[in-house]
Amino acid sequence: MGLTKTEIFTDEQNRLAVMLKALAHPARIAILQQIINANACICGDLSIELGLAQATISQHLKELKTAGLIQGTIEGVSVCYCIEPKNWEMLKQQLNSFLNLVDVKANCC
Amino acid sequence: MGLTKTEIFTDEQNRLAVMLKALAHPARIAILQQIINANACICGDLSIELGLAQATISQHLKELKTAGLIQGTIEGVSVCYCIEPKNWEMLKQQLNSFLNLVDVKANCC
DNA sequence: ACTATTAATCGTAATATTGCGATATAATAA
DNA sequence: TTATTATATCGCAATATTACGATTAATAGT
Repeated sequence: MGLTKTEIFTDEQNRLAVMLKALAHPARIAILQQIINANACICGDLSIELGLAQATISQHLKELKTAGLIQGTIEGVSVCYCIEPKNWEMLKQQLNSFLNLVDVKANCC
Repeated sequence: MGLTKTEIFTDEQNRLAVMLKALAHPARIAILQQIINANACICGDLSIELGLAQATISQHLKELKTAGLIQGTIEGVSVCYCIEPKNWEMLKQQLNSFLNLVDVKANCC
């Protein structure tokens, strides 16, 4: 096979998985941290600062954008990327309610 | 290529990415939810409840275990899986401090 | 010892991801 | 118009992931 059976899971499970997948790469975590610190939100700058080829960074940015975690604004020749606040907040909430399901003291085994 | 360049990222970025990768699949999210609700922490039960083959569930459980998110205790013929509280708490903290970096009102573009 | 029962592992096919060089596209500047 | 600059996309090779049937291993019950 090699294809996730999304149809047997709930929309919420699938949505959360998509967001987490976008986060689940050190390069994309690093990109987001850079964007948040606002030292660099331009593809070329990120490429230099992280030490990955421009094409690679562009691809990671696309994935983050597709997942809805960032948005891009055209600024002349370059594009300024920043966090998409609504979805970021949504992810935060969904993740929190998921992670807080665990009752640390009551473990089954 | 096809190989993540882990050496150019920090240990923290890599560790977080590994944990998130383990979470980033609807089947594994579903498995964790089932384990947390304690209706089923046995591989066979999960297989029936989720509608995935036993081999598939076992593989997902292994990934969750390797990432440190769950632990397994042998109980006769079967194995009882439950959340690994320490790492779960660690993930919660690391994710929180990462997600809270964003200042919603101050966006760069 | 024999037989269920349960889980792990092996092997395999289909597909996805990662990274990069090369090229294409789009917008400003001269 | 022609360069220049910045980003996106294409095409590729190497590797990883996903799912499952079949097999193996380990324990429990008879």
